[in-house]
Amino acid sequence: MTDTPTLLLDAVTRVIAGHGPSGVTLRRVGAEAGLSHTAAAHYYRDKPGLFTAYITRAWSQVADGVEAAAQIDDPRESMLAAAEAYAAFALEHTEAFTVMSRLELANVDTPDLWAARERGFFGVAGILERARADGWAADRELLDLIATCWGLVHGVVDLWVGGPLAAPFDGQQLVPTLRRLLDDLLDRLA
Amino acid sequence: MTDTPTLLLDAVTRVIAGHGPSGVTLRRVGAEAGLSHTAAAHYYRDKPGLFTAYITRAWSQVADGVEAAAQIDDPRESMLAAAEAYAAFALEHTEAFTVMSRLELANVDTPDLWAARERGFFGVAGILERARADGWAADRELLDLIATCWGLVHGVVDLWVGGPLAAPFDGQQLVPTLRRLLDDLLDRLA
DNA sequence: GATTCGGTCTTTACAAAGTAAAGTCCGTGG
DNA sequence: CCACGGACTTTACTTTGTAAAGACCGAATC
Repeated sequence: MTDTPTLLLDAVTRVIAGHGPSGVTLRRVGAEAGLSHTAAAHYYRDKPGLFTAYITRAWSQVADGVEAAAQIDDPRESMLAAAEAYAAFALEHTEAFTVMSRLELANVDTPDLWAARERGFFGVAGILERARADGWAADRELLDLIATCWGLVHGVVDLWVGGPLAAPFDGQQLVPTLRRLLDDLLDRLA
Repeated sequence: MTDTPTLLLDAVTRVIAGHGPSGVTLRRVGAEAGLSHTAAAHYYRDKPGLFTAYITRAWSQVADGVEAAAQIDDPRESMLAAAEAYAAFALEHTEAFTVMSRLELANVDTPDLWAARERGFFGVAGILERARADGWAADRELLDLIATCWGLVHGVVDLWVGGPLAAPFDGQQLVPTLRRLLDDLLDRLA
């Protein structure tokens, strides 16, 4: 038996899937969870508070994936695994992915949200820093490296999920394609 | 003297700047334009209709920039110019940039919106296709090339404007940095 | 065992906002 | 002079977010 707050966040997922992000209503979320329309407000204060919690959970899941990837010894495989985790999350939790970067829906000054986002970011930064320490692309600025690698990953995934790249490819191909592109990029950056 | 529909779209820009995208209200937009709260509905049917027009105009401006860049003969400079136009738009019209990818705010099935987005996309695709025809990176799949180049550009800009990269750099450095990164990428793709 | 207390969730109430419908004003063509 | 149509407003209704108070219930306390 899951607790009510989690139940409400899951209800948000289903509402987004059914009615889109702008179709999220405290009343709908309450009904979807089998509760009253003020239940979500009780736990999360208000609608932005609900979104904040939802987005924080999403980032947290992404950060978990990235940090797991950061455990891999070989920096190159580590980076590829992080990218794969990012893409997999976007495909598996499309509703969450389309909302988690929309910070205007949330209370930006929430420490938990910041922490979750930074955990994801520093995970990637750490992988690349370690790679540089290993001598790979050592002549490059760390921030340039981050921007190039993570920019490519985020950009491709974002264009794929709801962007103009959604048409030419289908979902199943995102992960292998991204791996191929990033692999190639890393080859050339070394 | 600009016409009323344009006046209303400009009002949207100011409202977003002042109250964020979720602060956009037909009533506020009307007041901002010195009109009643139903004026926007009169021209654009409803709120999604208003957003559709706003987002379409934004894409249209981006597409103009990309198509202008596509005029440049040298494919490499052409691509760099397109990226620069994209980044410049994001910096100059941040309100628009933060909203134009949020298609859930709009009526997705509007032909004008599709056309504007495709114009931007095909602009980039055309540049890279021409580059390949010139023998540059000719052994590569066109879609891979698009995904890599445009993924990098979109990813870096998106992470910069409101993303985790906003902190380490400031706005003024986005265009030169992006140019440097893309320039380097193009070097290595050739 | 009765009582208080804190937490969970609902009921009620109200203001803000989206939208439909009808109405007003006004320039243009016949 | 008058019908017509477009531009915009007024009015009215519904949905939604949010505040406030209350009902229910299990655990701690006397």
